Amino acid sequence: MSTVGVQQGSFLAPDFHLQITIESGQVFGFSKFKEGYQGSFGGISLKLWQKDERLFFESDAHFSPREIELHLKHYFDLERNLSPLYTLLEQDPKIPSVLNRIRGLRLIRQDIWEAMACFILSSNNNIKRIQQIWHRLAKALGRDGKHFPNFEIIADSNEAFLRSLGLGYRAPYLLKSARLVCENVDILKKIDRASYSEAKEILIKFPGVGSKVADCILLYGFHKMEAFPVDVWIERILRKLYFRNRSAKNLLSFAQKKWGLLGGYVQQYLFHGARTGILET
DNA sequence: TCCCAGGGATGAC
DNA sequence: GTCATCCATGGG
Repeated sequence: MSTVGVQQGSFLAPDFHLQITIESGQVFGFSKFKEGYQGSFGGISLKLWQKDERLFFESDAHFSPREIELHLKHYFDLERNLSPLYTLLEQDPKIPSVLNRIRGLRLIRQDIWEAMACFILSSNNNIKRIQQIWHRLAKALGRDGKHFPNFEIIADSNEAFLRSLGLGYRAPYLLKSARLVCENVDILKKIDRASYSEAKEILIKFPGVGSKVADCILLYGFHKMEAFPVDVWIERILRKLYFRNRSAKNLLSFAQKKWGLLGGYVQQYLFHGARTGILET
């Protein structure tokens, strides 16, 4: 069904916190709009806001409200029952109970290339600057100036131009990775089908993608739930909670053995808790 | 001014 | 295999 004009709608989204989910450092293209957010994914541009357990949307996309609702439920992983995660967090004596303040945080199924590009840009960078670069890239190269540019567009760009947008030393990494994807457009589907370990092996070969960035791409783009990105915040909070602040090697392996397929979610809760000060580090 | 940020590439050893 | 150093940029 194809419909034209502004589409509006709403639906119940229990155990979902829009603000925390968008501001938890996993996605960089949303901007605040009145009491909600403006963003884009899957080629759709839309506005989102939330009142109690109801999520509202407005979009000019050529989709019906029902289709947009299904897109949103998939994007925000709303079909998942979070009870096993909450039980796990509550029953771990090392995890402070204040972490239950961030109930409703969910992992997003981002556009895959966008996640890959953004986390190449994230290395030794901070979230506010990644957001600024996201919007500069969208304005300069993206469709309508408000969507993240696809890999073909970036591959046709050049290093000097990307540096002029503030990418710094990451400019050649993004450019080369975009060109590699262009030369092998099936590679992203291949990674999607592969196991976590096989997928990570492939991703690490891209310039600017190491172990941590690969885990971010696998978690936020490919939704592989055993991925566990270990950045400076996660290292600090894990060392404090489980290693008496002593140095600890191979925290990735530690986390994967401890939490398995819930690791991705545990990581997101610990990251947000640590970065916002809810968990003391 | 200095320090830090969702690290990776490189070279020394 | 591990480890130190360098890399651009802007906010605090």
